[in-house]
Amino acid sequence: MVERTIELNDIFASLADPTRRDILARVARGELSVSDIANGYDMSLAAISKHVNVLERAKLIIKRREGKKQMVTLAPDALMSADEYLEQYRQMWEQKFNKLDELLKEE
Amino acid sequence: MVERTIELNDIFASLADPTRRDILARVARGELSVSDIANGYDMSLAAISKHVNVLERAKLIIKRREGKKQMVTLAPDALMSADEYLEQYRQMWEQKFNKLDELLKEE
DNA sequence: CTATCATTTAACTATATGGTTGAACGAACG
DNA sequence: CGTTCGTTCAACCATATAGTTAAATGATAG
Repeated sequence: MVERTIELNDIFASLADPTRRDILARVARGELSVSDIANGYDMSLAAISKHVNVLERAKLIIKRREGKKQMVTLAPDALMSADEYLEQYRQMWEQKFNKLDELLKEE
Repeated sequence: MVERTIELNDIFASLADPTRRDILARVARGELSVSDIANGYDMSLAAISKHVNVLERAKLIIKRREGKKQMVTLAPDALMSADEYLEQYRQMWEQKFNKLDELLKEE
């Protein structure tokens, strides 16, 4: 399994911030402009613009210009990379659950 | 779906560092002491100790004392939280794959 | 009870992050 | 072409992070 270090660094660093996770969740429901996103946070537009840039650098979103607006779309591939990273550990917690199951059956 | 903000912050922030991801991978193969871990990094023991503390705060590992040594074990539950977070997006990239599949079939 | 091994803490440095405000830029409208 | 709308950039501030070295602490072995 090849670890794509830089990508994972940026992806996980992006996800470590609750504002960015929230932006991601909102964008997942449908394309939004940067100011659409900024509505609903008690934070300057510039701050939101920065967050969006962080998400873009991590390739978690894509921006495209539509007239004056910058439209932001979810780009799920990067999340898939994060998921692939976790994949290698998945069996470990599943194993733990199986042990728990067996204990419960024994009662 | 309830987002456990603080936990995810700590978990993802932990995973954003390649040294910590590596420590996690090594610990996953079996319990190691802090100095066992430190062997193999060109970094002071104190630095490794800090990384281990970050992982501990995120509940990604558990430390227990065994004599002089602090033994470090993987605690998969926190990784499971990260996985649950990604769960909500999983269908999005699966959808994307399905579309790709259909395109390939058409040829 | 002191020497030694394993680890942590303290103090410090450098850089990164997350926020602010104000100015600048790019695109469209009249 | 000047104004306005949407966004970014620049400069700045406060705090956090990742590392260092040196000193302190914990736990065992003699």
